Amino acid sequence: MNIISVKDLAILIKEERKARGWTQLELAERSGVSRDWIIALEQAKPSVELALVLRTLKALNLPLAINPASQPTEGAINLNDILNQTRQRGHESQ
Amino acid sequence: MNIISVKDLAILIKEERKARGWTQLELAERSGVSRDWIIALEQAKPSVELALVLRTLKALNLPLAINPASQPTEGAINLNDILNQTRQRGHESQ
DNA sequence: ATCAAATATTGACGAACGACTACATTTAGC
DNA sequence: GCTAAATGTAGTCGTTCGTCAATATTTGAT
Repeated sequence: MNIISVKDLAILIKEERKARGWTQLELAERSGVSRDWIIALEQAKPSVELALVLRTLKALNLPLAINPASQPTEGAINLNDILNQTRQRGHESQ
Repeated sequence: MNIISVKDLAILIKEERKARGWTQLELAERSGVSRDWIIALEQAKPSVELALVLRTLKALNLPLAINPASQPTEGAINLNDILNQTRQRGHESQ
């Protein structure tokens, strides 16, 4: 599942917690955070600390992954990168 | 790539930013955060706000994903879940 | 080596965090 | 319905966030 908003994350975590039959308190203790914080997270509070989120995902055995979009076939030429780099400041024209 | 620590995330973001030839200021503006915050993120500060992280990933076109470990074949019986639910409190044997 | 850009550090400040306590509300079994 | 557990809300408190401004320090091209 792709996580584009905090709400996505919140829903996923809540579902996984329930799937395991855990209460919020149980998840909180397993994650090493307060029950308040779990509530905030499941309510999609945008400002939750990243490290605590990672701890919670770990407690739930939910692996977080990122696929670097530009995985450009080892050694391939990436036109975008080159353009960006020359554009960056007036290396040539301008 | 799997993200298990804030440091993983920090490294990935820094690399992607450089791959695009962006400065910290450039990434900050595109993400709608301060340059200070980008610095903190790239230095793996554990307490960065989740929402800002998501914004930054979006600016970099880095999609975040989670695969619910237990993807139990639609309709299948998950013994672990059942056990957890009965264990949860003394429904039967205490 | 020089010079400018990029990156990092520091201090100040208002705002908000996360933990805790206590209380209210909702949910689920009997 | 009744009851207890689970979930949510409100208030307080110490701490730290994220932003800004100013100042090092590092990096990279010439």
